[in-house]
Amino acid sequence: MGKKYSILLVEDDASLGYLLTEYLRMKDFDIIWEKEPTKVVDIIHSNRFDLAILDVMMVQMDGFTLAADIAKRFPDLPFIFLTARSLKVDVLKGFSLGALDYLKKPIDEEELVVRILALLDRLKRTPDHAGENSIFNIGMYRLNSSTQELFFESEVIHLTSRESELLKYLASHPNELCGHKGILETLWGNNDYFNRKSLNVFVTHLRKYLAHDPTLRIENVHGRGFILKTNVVKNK
Amino acid sequence: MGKKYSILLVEDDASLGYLLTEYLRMKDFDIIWEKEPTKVVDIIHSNRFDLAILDVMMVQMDGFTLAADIAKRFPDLPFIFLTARSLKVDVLKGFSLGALDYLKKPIDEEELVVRILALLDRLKRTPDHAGENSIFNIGMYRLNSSTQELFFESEVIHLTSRESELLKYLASHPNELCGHKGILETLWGNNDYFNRKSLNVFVTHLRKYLAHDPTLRIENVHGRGFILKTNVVKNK
DNA sequence: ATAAGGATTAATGAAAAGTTAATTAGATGA
DNA sequence: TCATCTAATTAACTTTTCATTAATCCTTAT
Repeated sequence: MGKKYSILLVEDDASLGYLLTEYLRMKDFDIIWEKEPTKVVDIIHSNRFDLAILDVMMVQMDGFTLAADIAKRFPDLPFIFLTARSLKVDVLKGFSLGALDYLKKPIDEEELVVRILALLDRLKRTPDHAGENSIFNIGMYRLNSSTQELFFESEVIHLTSRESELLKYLASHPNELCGHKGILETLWGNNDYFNRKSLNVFVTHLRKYLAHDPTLRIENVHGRGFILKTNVVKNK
Repeated sequence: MGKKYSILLVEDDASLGYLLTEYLRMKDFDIIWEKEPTKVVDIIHSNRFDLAILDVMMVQMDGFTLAADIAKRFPDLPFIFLTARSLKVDVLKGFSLGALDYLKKPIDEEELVVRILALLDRLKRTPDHAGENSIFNIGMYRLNSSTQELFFESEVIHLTSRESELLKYLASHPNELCGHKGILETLWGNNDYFNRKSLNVFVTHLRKYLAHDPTLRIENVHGRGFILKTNVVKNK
């Protein structure tokens, strides 16, 4: 089964909120409807969303203010506006805050859905929280990323945290290109000359550890990144 | 200063076309305005665009038909519709063809610009993750453009980035003329004497790699560009 | 016939990657 | 506080990779 998209709807109007929630749920979205804009930050903190839909005119709080706050705290969460205010200046303001779309009421539900899908399909968000598994089978090795131990036959190799994180990252995408950029931004937080050098050092470490299994290689793709090559079938 | 976005506007209405062209040009887009929908494919072949804006109602050709053709031939070129027809069924049809937005006339120029920028900025930061569109069947070969590997029977040929990109480009338009201009602007970013020389070198490389399959040829069209000729049936 | 475009092979140089070792920083414990 | 230990970073250096440029020969169009 394909993974559902999860959406946060912030809408203080009871009837419109109910209508949209039901419709989107019927269209197979995971949807959480929040009536109180003040609670939104907490909600986002404790859930993962692919998209937020914000009403612009709410009693408790201005949707623009809320959006600015969300954009600052959760820069990776895309959002769109849904509004009765269709003044041109508002549309421009909405986009300038980073919105990906600005829909005017009355909204057609079907159009809303196709717009959402057009957005999200393009974004191709891969939920990182999906596989929070900590055991990886890597060729003849086995990695426990929570204890940072790498097992080979009866031997156990204690990895440092960087080594373990990097191997976990590579093993999460076996036989696929893992770009420098992605690795560095995920594990190091930023991508500069020195961190890239560091990455090379850790690749050398891992290659040394993995040398016992000749079917296993960490290949470099010049100027792009690394690939953990393995013939081994995946076990679920 | 950042690179300009280049946009193809397909609009057969003279006054609206002129208006938009001037406005977008003023807003620092590179823009080509094409009045004849039948010429669009050729234009795209010999230029590089970040986005196409299509009018839905044109005399010579239906914008939807054109969009379907573009989407098939140039799956990497994003497009949006611009239209007077705001029937709901048309909006849905537009998105189902893969459009990223569907704007209703009368269009506000400022809103058009912010919507374009929201789209393009978003696309730019979408990482080209090891995706579905990275596998190409080329005669008896198979290209994985993400890992830059070219497979022939049991053999694996490791391609360089340029080789892989060029082959991907050609394979995306099999049996069609790929103009120098389009290739160079897409892969090299600009089109000068030396880059054209470079292109020749890489064509030689690819010909060498592809020599095992005699039904496969990279042909030159004197003064125009190259065609990857292949008889092989497409696979779904 | 000749000029322009194209094909091919080889040389060059800059950037990237690999490796080992030194240094720094942080933690731990006497 | 100081010595010790550990791990990440930085440094120093070598090797490899690859796009570009050059050089030369071949093809096409007029």
